[in-house]
Amino acid sequence: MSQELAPRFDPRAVEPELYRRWLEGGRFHVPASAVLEEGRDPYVIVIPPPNVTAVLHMGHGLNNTIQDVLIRFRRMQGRAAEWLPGTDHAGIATQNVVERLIAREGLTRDDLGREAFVKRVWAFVEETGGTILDQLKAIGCSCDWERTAFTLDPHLSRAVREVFVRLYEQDLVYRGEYIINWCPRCLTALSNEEAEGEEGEGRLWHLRYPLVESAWPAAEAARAAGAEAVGRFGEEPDDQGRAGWYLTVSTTRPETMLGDTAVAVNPDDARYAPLVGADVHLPLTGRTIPVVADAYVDPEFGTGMVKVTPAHDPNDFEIAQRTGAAVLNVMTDAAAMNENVPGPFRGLDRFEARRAVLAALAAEGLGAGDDPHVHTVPRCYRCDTVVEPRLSLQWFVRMKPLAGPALEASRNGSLRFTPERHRKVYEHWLENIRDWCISRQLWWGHRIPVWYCDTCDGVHVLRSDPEVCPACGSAELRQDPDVLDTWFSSQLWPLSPFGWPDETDDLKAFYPGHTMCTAPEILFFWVARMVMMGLELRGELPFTEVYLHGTVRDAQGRKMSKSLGNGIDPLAVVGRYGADAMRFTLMNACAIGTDILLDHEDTESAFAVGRNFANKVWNAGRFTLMSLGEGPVRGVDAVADDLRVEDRWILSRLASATDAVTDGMERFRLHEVAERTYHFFWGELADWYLELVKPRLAGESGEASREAARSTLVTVLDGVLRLLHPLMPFVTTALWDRLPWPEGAGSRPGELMVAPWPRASAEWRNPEAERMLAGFQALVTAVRSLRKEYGVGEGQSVTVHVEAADPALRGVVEGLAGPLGRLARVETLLWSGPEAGAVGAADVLHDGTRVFLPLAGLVDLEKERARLDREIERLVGVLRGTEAKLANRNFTARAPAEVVAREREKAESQRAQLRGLEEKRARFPGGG
RNA sequence: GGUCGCUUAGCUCAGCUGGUAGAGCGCUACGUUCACAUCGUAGAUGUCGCAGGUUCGAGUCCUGCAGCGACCACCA
Repeated sequence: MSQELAPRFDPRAVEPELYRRWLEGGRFHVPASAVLEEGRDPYVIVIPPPNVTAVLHMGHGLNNTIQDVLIRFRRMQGRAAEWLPGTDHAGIATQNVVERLIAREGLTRDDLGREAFVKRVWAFVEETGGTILDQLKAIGCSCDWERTAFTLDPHLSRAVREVFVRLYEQDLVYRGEYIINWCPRCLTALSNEEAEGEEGEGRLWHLRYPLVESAWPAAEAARAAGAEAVGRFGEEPDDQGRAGWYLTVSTTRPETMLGDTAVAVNPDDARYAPLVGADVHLPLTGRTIPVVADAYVDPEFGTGMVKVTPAHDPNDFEIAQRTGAAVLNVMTDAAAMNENVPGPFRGLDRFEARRAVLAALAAEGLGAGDDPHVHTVPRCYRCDTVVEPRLSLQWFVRMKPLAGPALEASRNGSLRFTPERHRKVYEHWLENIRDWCISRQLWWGHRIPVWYCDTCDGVHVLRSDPEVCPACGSAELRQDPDVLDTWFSSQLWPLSPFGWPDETDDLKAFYPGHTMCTAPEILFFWVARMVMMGLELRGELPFTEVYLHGTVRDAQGRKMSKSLGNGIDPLAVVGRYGADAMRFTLMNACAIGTDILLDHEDTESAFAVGRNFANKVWNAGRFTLMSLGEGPVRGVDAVADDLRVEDRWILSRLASATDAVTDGMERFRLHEVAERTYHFFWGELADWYLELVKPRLAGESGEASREAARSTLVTVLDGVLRLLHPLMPFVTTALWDRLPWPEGAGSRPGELMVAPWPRASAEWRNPEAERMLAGFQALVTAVRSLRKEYGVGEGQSVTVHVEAADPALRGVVEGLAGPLGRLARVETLLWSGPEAGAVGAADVLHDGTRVFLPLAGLVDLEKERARLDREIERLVGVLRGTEAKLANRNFTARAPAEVVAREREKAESQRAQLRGLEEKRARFPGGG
C-alpha cells in the first residue's frame, strides 16, 4: 500500500480527484429532510455572494476558506451543515463592465436600447458568470452546489418584489424628492454608503455678493455690530471702483453659486440681525436673493454666513424647506451646467464651470481670495467619480422603524460580533441611520414594481404586472424605469434562496442560520440590512454570530488591487503549492481582527508554512503507512495493557490538542487552531513519537509492543487527521483513506469529511506520562546540546552519566534506551555520577536531574572554564532575584499559594542548577 | 470633529480571565543513515512605543503623551 505514495506531497495529483469524488458522492448537499425528518441540528452559513462577474482573488480565498473550515468542522460534529453558495447580480458593477465591453464596439447602452442592453448583459453573465464558483471548488469549498442561487433568479426576484410591495404597504417604502448622491458618470443615484468619502486637500474660496442699495444702512449697522462677512467696496486695494456694501460667503464648490437662492445667518446672531430680510445681488446671474435666518448656521464657523444652494446640498435643501427659499437645479445628469445658468456657463462641465465662475467673479472684483482647505469629497464606490449631491425624485426605505429591532438584538447580546469591537460600529450606524435611497437609474437589476397611470395619475405598487390601470382601467400605464439597489436583493440572501416568501421545507430547515462571515467593509451595506430584514420579515435573526475577518494585503500593507498589480492569484497558489498549503497559510495568519500580509513578489516564502506543513503531514502519514506493515490493527483499548509510556503520552497530548482545537473552532480563533495542530503534529507526533516508536514498529521489542505502537499510531493519526481536516481537507483525506481501521472500533465512516469530530477522551489524559516524557525529552535535548556545545561529532557515540531526580524517570529512559541512542547518539547510559576528577560536560535539568558527559580529551579546558564562570555569575544573579521575592512577606502572604509554591520550586531548581554548575566548575581546575 | 484600534525578536504577528515573553519566516553553525533538505539538530537577537499610576507582582489593568491606522460625520 505504501509504494504509491510519493516522497513529496503532490497536490495536483490528489486535490482535483478528491474534489470530484466528494462532489459525485453528494457530500456537500443537505436536504431539508435531514433537519425536518431526521431531526439533525442545522448549521447554516450563506456565502457572501461574489459579484457574478468577479474573478477569485485572495480576499475571496480568505473569506471562503474560513467558511469552509467552519462548515467542515460543524459537519464533522454531526450538524446538518448547509453552506449556501451563489452570486450577486451587482447592479452598477456589472452594468459598468458590460458598458465598457460594448464601448469597444463603439456603442453605448442608449445605442442598444434597454431591452437589447439587458439581453446583452444576460448573455455576458451566462457566458462568464459563475466562474468564481468553479474557482471556489479549486480551493476545496464544500458548498451545497445544488442550491446555488443568483440574486436575479426568478424566485429570488419574486422575494424582492414581495418585500418592496410589503414595505410600501406598511409605509416603509416611499417616493420623494430629496438631495441624493448622484454619480454623474454612472448616471444614477447612490445610497449614502455608496458614496465614499475621500479626504483631500482642497480650497475654500471666498466670494462677494453685493447688497442691494436699500440694504446699505443695514449693512453698516451690521458691520458696527461686528459682522465679519460684511464689507464695503473700495476698502481693499484690488477693488475696481465699485461702491456700496457686500457680503462675503465661502464655498468649496464655487460653481454652485449659480444655483444659490439665499444667504443664511443664524437667527440668534445679533451681528447679522439688521440684514435678515435684505436682498443681495447674486453675481453673474442678474438674480437677487434674500438673506434668511436659519438655526442650521453656526455663528462660530467662518464668518457665520452661508450661501444656500438648495438643489445641490442636503443642508441647504433643508434650509430652503424651512425658510421658503427657492430651489434651483443648475446641473444636468452628467453634472454639466444646465439652462438655468447664464449663457456663458451653459454646457460647461462642473469643474470647467468652477474655473469659469472664479474667473468671471475675479473680473468683476467679487473674488475675495481662497484658502487651502482639507475636506472630504464623496466619490462613487464603483467608478471613483466625484459624487454630486443633487435634488432628485427617488424611492426610499424608511429605516428608523427597521433599525430598532436590529439595534435591540445587538444590545441584548443575541447577535454576537467577532471581534467584539464591531458591535459599537454597528450600533452607532443604526442609531444614526438615515433613510435608504434604493432606486437606481440603471437597467441591470430588479425593476421597481411601480406603475404610473397617465390617465388618472395613480401610482400602483403591485405584486404582479398589470395589463391596465387597476384604478381607472386605462392602458396608459408606465412602469417605473428604475431598478433597485443591488443590496436591496442581497439583504434577503438568508431568506430568498431558501424559498421565502413561501413557507418551504428549505426555509423551515435552514432559517434562521448561524454564522455570517465577511469583511467589515460591508457591515452596513449588507450585514445590518440582513439583520433588519430577517427580523422584519421573519421575526428572527438571520444569524447569531457575525465574524468579521481582516483584509489581505501585500508586504507593504497595501490592499491588494488590480490597479496596483500587487494581487496574488489564489489559483496560481493552488497550482504551485496546493489548496491545503494556501488554506493553512491563511488560517495560520488569521488572528482575530488582524489583516493578513502576503508578499506578492515572493509567494514561495509567503506560503512556505502551509506548503511545508502539508508536506510534513504527507510524509508522516507516508511513514506511518509504510511502517505499519500488513495485518489488522487493534483499537487502543484492546492493547491497553501493552501501551507504553510514550503511547500514553501521545494519546494524552492528542486529548489536549483536541480540546484546544475544538475551543478554537467554536470561538473563531482559527490561527490558534492552525498553530495548535501544527505544533502537535510536527513538534510532538513527528519529532518525538514517530522517532520513539520506530524500533518498536520494526519489531525490535517484541510483538506485543509492536501491536501497541501500531494501534496507538493509527489512533493518533486518525485523530489528528480529523482535527486537521477542516484546514487541509485534501492531504488529510488522501492519507485517511489509506489508514487501516482498527478492529472493534465500530464501522468505518465513509469519508473523513463526515467522520465524527474527535471528542477529547478524558481517560487518555495522563499527566504522569506527560511528566515522564517531558523528562525524557529534556534529557535528550540536554545531551544533544552538550554534544554540540563541545563539538562532539555526529558520528561519535558517547557515554552519559545520569542521576535522575525522579526515580521513575530511570525506568522510562531505560525503556527508551533505543531511541535515546539514536536521538542523542548515546552508546552507554550509566545511572551514577561521574567519578571524582572526571572531566566532562555537565548539565542539571529543570527537574534536578543531572547529566554528565565524559569528554576525555575532547574539550578545550580553558574555554569551558571561562564559560562556566560566566554561567555561574548569571545564575547567581537570577537566584538572588528569586530569593528576594520569596523573602518578601507581602509576596508570600498575599500571592496565591500555588504561585508561591511555584516560585519555591523555581528557586529550588535554580539552586540545583547552580550546584550543578559549581560542581562542574570544580572539574576544571585553575582560573580562580 | 467624533469613535475605535494598533505600537512585543531583522520581518509578519500570537500572547484570551495580571505571575518577568512565544510562533512562522529570515539568520548562524553542523548534518543527507533507513518518512520528509518543502528535512534534522543546536544556536543568536527583545529596557514588550514613552511617562506616570494601581498591585506583593503589569506586555497583560488605569491615566497622560507620541507615532500609525480604520471607521463615522452636513460644518459652508
